[in-house]
Amino acid sequence: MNSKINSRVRLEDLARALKLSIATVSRAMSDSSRVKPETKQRVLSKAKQMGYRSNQIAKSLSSGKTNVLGVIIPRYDEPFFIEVCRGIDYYVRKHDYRILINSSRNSFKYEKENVLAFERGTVDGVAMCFTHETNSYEHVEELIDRKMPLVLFDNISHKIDGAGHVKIDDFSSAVKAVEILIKHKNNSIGYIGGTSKKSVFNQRFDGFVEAHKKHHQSFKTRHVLNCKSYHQEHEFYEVFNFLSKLQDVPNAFFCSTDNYAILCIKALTKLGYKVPQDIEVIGFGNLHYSNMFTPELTCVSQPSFKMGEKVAEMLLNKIDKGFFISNTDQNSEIVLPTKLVYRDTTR
Amino acid sequence: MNSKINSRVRLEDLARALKLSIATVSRAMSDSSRVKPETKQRVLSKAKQMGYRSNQIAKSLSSGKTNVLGVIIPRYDEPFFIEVCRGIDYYVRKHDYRILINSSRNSFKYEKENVLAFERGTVDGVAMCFTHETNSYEHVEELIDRKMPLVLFDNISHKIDGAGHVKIDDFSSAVKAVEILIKHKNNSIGYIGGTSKKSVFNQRFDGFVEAHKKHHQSFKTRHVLNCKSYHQEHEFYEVFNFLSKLQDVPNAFFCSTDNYAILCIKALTKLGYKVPQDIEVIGFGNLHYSNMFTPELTCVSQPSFKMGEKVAEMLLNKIDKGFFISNTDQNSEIVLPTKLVYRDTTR
DNA sequence: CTGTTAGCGCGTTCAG
DNA sequence: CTGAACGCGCTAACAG
Repeated sequence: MNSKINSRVRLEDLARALKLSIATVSRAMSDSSRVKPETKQRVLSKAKQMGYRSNQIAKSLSSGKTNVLGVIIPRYDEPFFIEVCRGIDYYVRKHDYRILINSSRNSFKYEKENVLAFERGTVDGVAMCFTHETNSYEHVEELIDRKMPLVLFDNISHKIDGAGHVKIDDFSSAVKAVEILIKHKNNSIGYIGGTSKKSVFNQRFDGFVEAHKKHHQSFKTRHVLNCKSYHQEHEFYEVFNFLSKLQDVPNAFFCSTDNYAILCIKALTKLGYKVPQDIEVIGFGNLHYSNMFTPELTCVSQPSFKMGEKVAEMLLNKIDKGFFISNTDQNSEIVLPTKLVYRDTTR
Repeated sequence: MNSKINSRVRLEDLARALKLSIATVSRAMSDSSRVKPETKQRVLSKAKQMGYRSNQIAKSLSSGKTNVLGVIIPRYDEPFFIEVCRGIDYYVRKHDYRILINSSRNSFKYEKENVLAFERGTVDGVAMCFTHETNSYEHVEELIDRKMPLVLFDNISHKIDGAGHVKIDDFSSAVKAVEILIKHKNNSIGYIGGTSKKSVFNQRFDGFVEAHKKHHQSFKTRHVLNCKSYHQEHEFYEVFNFLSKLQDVPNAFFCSTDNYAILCIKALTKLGYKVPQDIEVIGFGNLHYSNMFTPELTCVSQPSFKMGEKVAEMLLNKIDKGFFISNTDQNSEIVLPTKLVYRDTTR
């Protein structure tokens, strides 16, 4: 047996030292009004003196609450997800919760494992974003069957009954961005985005299409790239190859992430084009580093931190108010506004 | 396909359904050799049928192990720390552990709170990096007194008895980097770094000084900037102001992070200098995005992911082998090698 | 206001 | 190979 178990100070030890019952000590520690101020003080000072730390595991088993939220993100190394986590963390700490982040490493298999892990009672609720591979939803439906409060965010292809949803309007945001490029008299606009398996990318692409339709303008499918790579370097070569093979490079590009926009600009620069003089570029996301580049990136600003806060708020509400909030409930879906940030890659 | 699960299925429920004792079911679930293969099968299939999920909290209370490691980082929004976390996560998952990340938000106060939270029995060990504010160590010493396995990484000002240490040689790495700049015949080299309260920055600055000493070259203190800001934009203005006020801009800069190097390049560009033609710049870190910039950044490459793996390995060892590993033990300190990555901001 | 008692769900003796 | 009983540390219901 572990020696640290033996050396730990427990309520019982305090009780014995103070000649009180465990219950009274317990109540004193949780500042119950049902205990005399004087004994409360005695308990507290004794606890301090003996270096008492409550055992959160025992508390959780007894109370049925862990005060931990599980967060499942597709990957760690995408600043957007970290921003969302920051937002969640920021919000929940004010309510004495902590977060346990699990990465799915872009794999549906790991996503399912992560969900499973959270069915083992270590968390009071789950916030998650689907990977691009995710195309069946039994795992989250099961989570809901098990009455686990669940809030989905960002990459939502279709709604899940009983879960909360927090997202931005990818479609409209993309329409607005592309409209800017159209209004700037660009008669040939390209699209660079990520895998077409990811619904946010599809929605942004649909917005790209819609903006053209709306303004009776056309685009060439050869000006459209859906990257398949997942590593910075590969991605760059994919973008660079795509651009270098084009006979007729468009006057402007709409990119489905800031990352692609930056790679696009780098490739264009390498090919001798000047941004924005020759070619305009708009990104999507507004990451922390998107204004560190020269030229600074014009992009759709996505409220990542805020999204995290909203996810947290919705999740804590679900936990508080009893788990069942109908999916027809107003509160089950939040669509956050985006805005265009004009910087130096547009004219 | 499972019918709705109204309340959690416990070992007891399985036991009753199978007309077995809880103990037997428990043994079957943990694949004990002390149970007949046949009943083991019966139990497993019944468990599956009834949708049984073991209660990790109850397991932890009973066994004294949580299979969770606590990780304390100064902040989320610094890719270096996320990389370290990825490394830790990657390693520990292979050993059926998970990580609980807490951010100190660059504040000693929060750091202490985080340490305190981990004294409540929710984790089996702690990995942590000090904030720049941290200048007293009672909190971690207490953690060690409580026999909590502890491994420190990155920003280590002095060793803590009983803790593991994983770091790079900031001093030597800086010396080497600055020597490159000296060998390139730059007779005037500047330094841009972060707060002088952070020991890694001090060590890198000391390396800067040492390189000069070694090569009998001098530098001007007015060419040294220790940034005080903590937000990208403020930092940029601080760097820009610093540079724009200089009468005699150095021929080269050594920066204590990639981030400062990038801001430095951006500011220099804005001021009309060309990098690396007019001025060379070397960064420190080798973040994912440091090769996305144009020109690509030359820098000291720090093995962040690897550092995480080493931290995890050391921590799991401490947990396994009983907590006490003397600090004079070879295994209590690991210094990881760095290397210089030559890209486009040096000639 | 305080104490007694009974769980929370699981592991783990100790018997058989 | 299986079962009964106890304990992990704490909360909560019920008394007084």
